[in-house]
Amino acid sequence: MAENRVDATAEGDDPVTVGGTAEPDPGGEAILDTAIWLLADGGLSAFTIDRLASTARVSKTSIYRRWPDKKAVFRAVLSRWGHRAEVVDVGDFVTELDQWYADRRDTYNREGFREVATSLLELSVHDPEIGRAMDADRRSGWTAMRQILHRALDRGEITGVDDVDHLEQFFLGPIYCRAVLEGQELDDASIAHFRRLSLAAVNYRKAPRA
Amino acid sequence: MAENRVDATAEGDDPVTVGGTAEPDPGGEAILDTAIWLLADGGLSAFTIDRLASTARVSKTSIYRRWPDKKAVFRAVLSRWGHRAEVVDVGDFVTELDQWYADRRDTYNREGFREVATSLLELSVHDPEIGRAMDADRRSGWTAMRQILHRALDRGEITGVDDVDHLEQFFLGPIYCRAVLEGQELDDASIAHFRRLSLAAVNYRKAPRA
DNA sequence: AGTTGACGGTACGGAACCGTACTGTATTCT
DNA sequence: AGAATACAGTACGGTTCCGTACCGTCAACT
Repeated sequence: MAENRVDATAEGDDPVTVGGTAEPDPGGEAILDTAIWLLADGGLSAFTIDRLASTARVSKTSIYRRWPDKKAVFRAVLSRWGHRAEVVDVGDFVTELDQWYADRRDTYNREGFREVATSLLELSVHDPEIGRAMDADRRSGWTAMRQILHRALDRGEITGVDDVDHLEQFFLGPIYCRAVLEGQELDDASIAHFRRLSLAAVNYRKAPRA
Repeated sequence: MAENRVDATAEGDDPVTVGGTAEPDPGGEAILDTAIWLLADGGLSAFTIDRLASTARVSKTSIYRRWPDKKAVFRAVLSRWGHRAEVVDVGDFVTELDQWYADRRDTYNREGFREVATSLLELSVHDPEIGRAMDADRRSGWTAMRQILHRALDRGEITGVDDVDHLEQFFLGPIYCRAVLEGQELDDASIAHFRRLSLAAVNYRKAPRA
């Protein structure tokens, strides 16, 4: 996956020497993509700076030039890997929910997602700094569902429980539990199961005016 | 937590020399408890055999006598840490569900649970052997909910979805997501939220004959 | 042309870690 | 009493890893 990205920008968009010098990468995104790949295949115990350098075909100097130490690399990996789903306001809870489900399905089915997710979670739980980075990322990214729920509550489409925290966990939990914790596939049939259950729980009623 | 266990059996139940020699521990349970504690505070990156030995006040010899290498220690930790909830058949789904909720609440609120859970999950995802050990443990332990669901389906108490896999994930997901993934507290109010939502989803009806 | 800056490659010091070997001691079994 | 076992303590070899330093090169900029 990392290589894809590198190769994608490697050819034909820059008047650069053909003989090996890399395309510009000021922020080190290619390195981070390689780091994500490395984390996906091997986990924390196999993740070393030396290996990252050689896998990314980069010298360790280039890594330590951008990030002061290993933990900083992890933080950068976390913020690059974080995915922010954007669900536009279409005026109807179920439509937005389905968009969110589709996004989650695609995300969780990405190759190596489970591996990277568990490694980064382990890091963030045990390291306060990385934990804060994780929180910030969650707040800015995973909150698509939170916005959907806020809108649905405002429209009066769902009733019974109005605590957004619990509602978010109620919708996210089952699919996360299946895909990440248990490592089972999350296909449309699974989504349909959880969708039916969750919608029944939440007393969905079409918005009065929409 | 580990010390508690050690201290609990340390005094007064064995005619043993008072001056330092340890109480019998043929299976190494005290070592494993220390390992769990070590994992809870520091995570994978801080877990070393040397530290385990010195923290457990045991020589490395005693560790390598029981387990061939570090991975074996992890597997032993996993199977000791695994908690099997037992929920007896009382003839009513909601009663059994509440027992299960209480057990989950107590388990997830144990000090260090989140830390150990994420570390062991990371290990099991990236190491096939530990992954199998985790699966076996899950199958034998976490399946209390699965049995509850089977009984409820047999009794005809819940309808709508009959896939036990999805149902189990549907009930477990929210509380796991809240307690382990997000690290928020799982008190009775939270349980009540999830309980209300999940029961509404599943069309609960008291058993015809019970 | 000369300077600057980013890079790759390599080597290094220092530390940590794993797994093993050895020694001496205390306890238990025969 | 004597043998066997389990243990603590220590030391060791070999490896790995982190973070830094140095050097030569190549491209870009002035």
